[in-house]
Amino acid sequence: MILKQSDDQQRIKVFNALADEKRICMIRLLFREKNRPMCSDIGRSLGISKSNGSYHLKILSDAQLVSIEREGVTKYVTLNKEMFDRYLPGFLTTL
Amino acid sequence: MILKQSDDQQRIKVFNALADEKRICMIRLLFREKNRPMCSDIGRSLGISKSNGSYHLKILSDAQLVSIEREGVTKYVTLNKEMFDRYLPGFLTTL
DNA sequence: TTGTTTGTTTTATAGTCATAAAACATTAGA
DNA sequence: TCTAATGTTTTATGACTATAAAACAAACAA
Repeated sequence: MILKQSDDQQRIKVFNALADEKRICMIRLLFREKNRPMCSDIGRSLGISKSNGSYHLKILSDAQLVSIEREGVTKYVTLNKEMFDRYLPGFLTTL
Repeated sequence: MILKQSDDQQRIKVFNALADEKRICMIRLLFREKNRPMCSDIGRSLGISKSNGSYHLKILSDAQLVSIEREGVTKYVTLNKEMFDRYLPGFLTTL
């Protein structure tokens, strides 16, 4: 699908979201994981604080690169592959 | 070609370079231009100052997204398509 | 009701980013 | 030598980013 300049704002959000080592690691982890991890799992895997993990996941969520499902107090995270296919085709396989 | 975590620093440079409206416009202009423009042409097309144009082109150059050839006092800019193919396959066609 | 787990928000801090304005530097023509 | 064109660097400024630490909040088990 061809994007236009009207998508530039979303495109910038996507690039901003991925212009950080921690968030790239989060995406890589989500890509390699078979089952969907919890928010705390992701932060723990990266060795960062809960509040820091929450901060970075919020940025990825705002950029629509991940989807989050809540079950009680727990939130499960999955990659939003359609967004990657649309804005960064082929990118995930380079991780 | 599959990239590894060792390429993460370069990957972050690439994403940082593209996480800005002005630099995305520069890349779009370079992609659509048949002949290679001068530094000043690019800045003028975007309506930004010479020093600002120099600043943004430096970031794109540092990220190896553009190649710059100097002829006397004039510098000509071209896209480094190999870098786009490696780090952002398919991205240029979405512009 | 209390305690635990999961997750978010707030505040403070240090560092980075994008721009303007001014100055600097190279090249080349007159 | 002087002027003009092209491009870079420096300084200052306001806005933004990433983190730590502390506090807050919802859900749920005991």
